[in-house]
Amino acid sequence: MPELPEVETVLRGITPHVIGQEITDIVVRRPALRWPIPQHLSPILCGEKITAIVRRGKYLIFQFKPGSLILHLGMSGRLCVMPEIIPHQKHDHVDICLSNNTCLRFTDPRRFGALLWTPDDPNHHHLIASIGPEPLSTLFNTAYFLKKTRKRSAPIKTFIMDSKVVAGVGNIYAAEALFLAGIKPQKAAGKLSLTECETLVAAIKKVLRHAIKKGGTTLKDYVNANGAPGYFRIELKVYGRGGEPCVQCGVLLVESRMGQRSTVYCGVCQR
DNA sequence: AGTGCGGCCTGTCCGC
DNA sequence: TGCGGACAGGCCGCAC
Repeated sequence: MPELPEVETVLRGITPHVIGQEITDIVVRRPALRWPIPQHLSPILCGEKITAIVRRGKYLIFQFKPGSLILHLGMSGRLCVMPEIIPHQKHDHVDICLSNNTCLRFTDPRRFGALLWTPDDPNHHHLIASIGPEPLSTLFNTAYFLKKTRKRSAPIKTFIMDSKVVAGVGNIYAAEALFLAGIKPQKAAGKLSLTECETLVAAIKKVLRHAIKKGGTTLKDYVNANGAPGYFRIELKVYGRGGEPCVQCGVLLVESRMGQRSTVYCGVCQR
């Protein structure tokens, strides 16, 4: 599933191919995603150029003079630049057609994704406005995190997956960051010491940076004929490894559920 | 206000 | 082989 590093990789992959391109058509074949895709996009955007693409958390924001498209890949979404003559397949819901006869094709089998339009500053859109700081920005730091966690009883794993606290930390990287920081996922956020806050903030940044670096080296081809590239997988130390030995101490990793999410951790290395 | 859960989806895997 | 059911999960929006 696309996590923040994958979304960042998509952004970097497609940007050089679509910036400055003029929209020639927007084909919406299946509007029923998480929210209905607006049907009137083509008349608004035809002839307009994509001026910039930015990422906020796991949202990609395509900016035009009249407004912005806000895109979320959800669980199974993919975005790829390809020649528009390539026949579309079952889950290819949207084509954003460009003047060089390529298109940005949005594919999403599970349809948890979203494509929305706003004529206003996208940062004021309700989905974007409430998002916390970018994890890789200096706004996300020990002082901020310490303050945010105080008096909070929610488990730290749930807490760091809250997009209001920090943008775009999903289940996989939450588990990996907590392992790296040596903190048990169930620990109440408010019980973290200053040092633990510092360690966890650093760990979140580290796992995300590492994954983005991996994505940059493993996925270069965002322009191809057969559709989207597969999502990359960094070597995960805990996620998906329940019952297997801890890479640090050899004790079998514990798999439990927090909310509806599978949670894997080491009962020895994480306290 | 903070917390936790329901619901949206479909491909994949498992057991019968 | 075919089928049903469990599972995967981001994240909004609601209920307590």
